[in-house]
Amino acid sequence: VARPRSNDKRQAILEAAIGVIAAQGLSASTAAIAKAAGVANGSLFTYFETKAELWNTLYVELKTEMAASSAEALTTDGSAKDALLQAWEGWVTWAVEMPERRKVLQLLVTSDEITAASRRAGHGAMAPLRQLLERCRAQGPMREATPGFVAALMTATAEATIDFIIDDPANAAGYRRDGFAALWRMLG
Amino acid sequence: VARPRSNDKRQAILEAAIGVIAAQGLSASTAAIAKAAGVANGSLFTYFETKAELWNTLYVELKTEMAASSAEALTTDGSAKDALLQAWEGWVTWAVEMPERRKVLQLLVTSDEITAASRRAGHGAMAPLRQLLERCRAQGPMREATPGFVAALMTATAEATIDFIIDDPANAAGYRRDGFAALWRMLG
Amino acid sequence: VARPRSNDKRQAILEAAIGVIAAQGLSASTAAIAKAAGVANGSLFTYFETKAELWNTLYVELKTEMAASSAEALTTDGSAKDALLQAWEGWVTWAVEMPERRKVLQLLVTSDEITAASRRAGHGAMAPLRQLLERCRAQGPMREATPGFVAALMTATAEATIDFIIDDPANAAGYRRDGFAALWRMLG
Amino acid sequence: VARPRSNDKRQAILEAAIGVIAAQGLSASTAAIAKAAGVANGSLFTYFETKAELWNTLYVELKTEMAASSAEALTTDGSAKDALLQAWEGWVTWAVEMPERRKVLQLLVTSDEITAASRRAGHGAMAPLRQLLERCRAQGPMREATPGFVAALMTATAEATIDFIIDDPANAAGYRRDGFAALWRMLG
DNA sequence: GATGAATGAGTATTCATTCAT
DNA sequence: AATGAATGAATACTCATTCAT
Repeated sequence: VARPRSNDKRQAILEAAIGVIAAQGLSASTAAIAKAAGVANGSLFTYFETKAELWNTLYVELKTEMAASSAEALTTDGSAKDALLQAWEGWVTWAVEMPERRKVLQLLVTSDEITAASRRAGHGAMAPLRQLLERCRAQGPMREATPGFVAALMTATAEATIDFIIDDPANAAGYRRDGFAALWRMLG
Repeated sequence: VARPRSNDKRQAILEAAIGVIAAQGLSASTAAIAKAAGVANGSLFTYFETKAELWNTLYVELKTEMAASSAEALTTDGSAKDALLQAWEGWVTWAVEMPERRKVLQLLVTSDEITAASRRAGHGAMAPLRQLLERCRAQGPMREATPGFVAALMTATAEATIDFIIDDPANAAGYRRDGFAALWRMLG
Repeated sequence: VARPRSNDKRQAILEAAIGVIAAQGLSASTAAIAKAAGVANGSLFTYFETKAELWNTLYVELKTEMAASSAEALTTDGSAKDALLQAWEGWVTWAVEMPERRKVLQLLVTSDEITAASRRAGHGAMAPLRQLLERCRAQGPMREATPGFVAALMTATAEATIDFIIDDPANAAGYRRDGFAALWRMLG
Repeated sequence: VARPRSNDKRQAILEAAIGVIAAQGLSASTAAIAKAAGVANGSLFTYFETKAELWNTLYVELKTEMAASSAEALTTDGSAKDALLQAWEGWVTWAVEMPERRKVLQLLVTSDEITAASRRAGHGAMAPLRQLLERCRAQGPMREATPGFVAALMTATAEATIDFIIDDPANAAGYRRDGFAALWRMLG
């Protein structure tokens, strides 16, 4: 097993990809990413067989990270609303503190290269958040709507809020509060 | 590189671009678009100096079209809620009936090639809808939030709803209704 | 039809390919060929869609040329033996005077890239020579063998003879004479 | 880069190379060969310093094997013609029973990578067969031709015959017989 | 104005070979 | 000695854009 594959190098490539994609979009070249990661051109392909595989790995990793950030403080046994607020805060905080990661994730979501399997994996990572959301939905005005649709509305609301916070950080607190209030009115 | 004569050809190129981008994504080549439009390779550049200019023109045109579809029946003097519902119906109907155009618009929104000027023009086309939205917002629970943010929340809600209708047309009526109800709870 | 495809350029590419393949073998790169032809890298692909297409075109062209060189003086109404001798002389002369072309043809014959259709076309070009050979075979000791097999034996004899002439030109006349004599003993 | 220990591994690599080259041609990669041999990528280079050295070793080995197969039964003290027939049978049998080995040898013969030294070694392996051929030539119609040229004609005849047997095995016996008869007419 | 040939920089991936483990 | 990760040069083909006809 001489000279095992280096997890550090693998991570370096993923991090480099985030930086390069954030700067250049999904048309970023593998050469640029390898250079940014400090590895040789061809080494990238020891860690990811194709560019598409790198894209998919990145997608799942970022989506999982995002999901985790909103699920972190979720063990509370307070009210559903309190729990949802905490999730909201975690999500928004992650996006605002890691704008590159969030931007890349947004780009990848729209890419044709992301496979159904990767999307399923990303979906899976969001399960805890979806369960919490269920508690909120089931007794509120959206009790007739499907859980998936309600989740999509939450995501849409969160992303729109995050966009405003990033574009206009001076009013971050307001957007954060108003966005959550709007979400809660939707489903609570 | 004199001024183009034929508006027909210009339109043919734009329509062809919609078809090709819908099928291949933003990596569609100018050659493929020219071929689909039935014009020569180089002729495309008589009408659009660069690929980016074609992208921007398309963005503004589609955004304007979308805005128009929701503003069409807006002259009603009924209640704000009724007017908003009509706008909602127009918007959703356009997206569902022209899924290629809507898909291309979604792709272009995320593209780095779209300039600030184009985004401003697109924004301008949405003015009538935003005015209507203002009537709704000003007296409701979001009266403290900025109009732009509320508009973004409406857009996010509409787009999420449209996604579900397109993916699951059997339940289109439910999503349409529930989506609007959620929107109205947000701001009404 | 502005600026029609130039036959000169096409031929320049084919000639360049001959030179480069003769020097470097079938691993010659399209870039090297384009450079030798004095055209841009990408222009090669205006004339030949793929490298394989260039290879096939070259194969058919060289094979046809070789066949023509042996069929040239074939209209004689002398004996079959005389006619065959003339064909032999034409063939050997072509190969010896155009050693690069002959070498490239030899390389291409063994290539996996040459399609069945190209081989058929090459075969077709040899038809006149095969007809002449038939006259010789039908009444000689090989009258029971298939025409194709006899043709292959002739080709094998000719190519072996040519190899020796090229390697040892001082004794060219001897190889030429002895080779033909051997061939005639085989089938006459 | 010390001396290799295991002759087994060396042979495994050579055998694997035959299989892979037969399937993929001379563009077969060292990685593919190593994998087929069940050794690591880099280990191949312990046994063969370069790819070219592997090619050359293979060439000499296969040529020697082929020569041996035709020389096997050569101790007969029958007539020259009988001895030549036996050699012919041995040669053809080897080629027909080991089509991969023969194909690879044919490919290697045309390769630029094979050095003059290797060709000389291959030539040396054919010495017994050439000696036998001498006995046939010296008293026949080719007594004026050089031994080397006559040997080349024999090789050409044999290879053409083998091609037909492999392509059309149903008539193998006919080709075998007619091919030898033609050869014998040439020189006997 | 229209055409499509010409251009050459750019891209993902492969591969022989080296070298750290 | 064996392994397989690391390297970076090499390659066929694409594409936005220009320009001769």
